[in-house]
Amino acid sequence: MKKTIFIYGLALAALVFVLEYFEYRYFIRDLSTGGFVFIIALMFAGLGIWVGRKLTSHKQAPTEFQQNDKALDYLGISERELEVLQLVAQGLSNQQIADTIFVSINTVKTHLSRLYEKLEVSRRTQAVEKAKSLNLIK
Amino acid sequence: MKKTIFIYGLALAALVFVLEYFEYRYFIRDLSTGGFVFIIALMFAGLGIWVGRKLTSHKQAPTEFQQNDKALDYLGISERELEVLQLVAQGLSNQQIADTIFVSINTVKTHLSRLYEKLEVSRRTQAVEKAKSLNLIK
DNA sequence: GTCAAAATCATACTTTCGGGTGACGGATTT
DNA sequence: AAATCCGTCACCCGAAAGTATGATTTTGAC
Repeated sequence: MKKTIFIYGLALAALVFVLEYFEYRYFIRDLSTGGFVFIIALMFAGLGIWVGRKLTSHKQAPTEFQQNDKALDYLGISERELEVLQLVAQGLSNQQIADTIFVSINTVKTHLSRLYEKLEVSRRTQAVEKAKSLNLIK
Repeated sequence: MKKTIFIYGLALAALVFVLEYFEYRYFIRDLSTGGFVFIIALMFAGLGIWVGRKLTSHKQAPTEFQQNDKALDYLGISERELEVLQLVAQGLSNQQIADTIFVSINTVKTHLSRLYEKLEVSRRTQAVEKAKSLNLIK
């Protein structure tokens, strides 16, 4: 980024310099002032486009995950349910999830049942699928 | 895209026109020709940058999915197995998969068992998780 | 045409999941 | 105080998923 700006500055300075130099040597003789201005405008417009591309092309963010809180709220999914959902998405079994969050496997099942209702699915794979598409989980 | 180019062309033409107009009225009196050229250059450079951003900002590729054939090959996953895996990833049950690809549910189970071995997992959710991380499926 | 891999199907058995119901305590809202 | 929501847990039942083993057919490569 800084490098690009630096290069751009250099290029701009150099171009101005070159243009000023040629101005009094050749162009003034052969072209009208309007034509001269037009050429300069074109060159700098081109330069600007090039710089614009440089500035934006590398700017593509790694698409930071952003949780969809609105959807979460709209669906009425609680903290604990979301937690279980994330563990399901990691491929854990109900028993493993129970061990992870220190509750009984029955509790995990209850959370999941409610999740399935809220997400309108009937199996864990579908829940994960849907949750990801809604950006509920990453 | 076409619209942007059109707008750019209009803006450029307008700017040139305006500049030419003012050239003979004010600037020539107050500024040296070099200064005049510099201002024009700056304006068009800015315009160029703006256009450059417009041209590229909407160009962010949707990150086309590219299947990891090497991994697929390395793991020895067959066509049919991959097909089943994709359906699993969509949240289908074994029976639904069987109906989709017109085989018995037993066949689906067999394919899945082999997949689990090859992916070194023991449940479908883990298989999907791993397959996605390996870019085996989208 | 032989051979191996892939695909198919079956049967039997175990484990995991999901659905339904009910219950209890704590926190918040009404 | 009553109603609600959340988190917790239990029990039961049936469906789905996973494991194991064995067998037949297709297919592709050599």
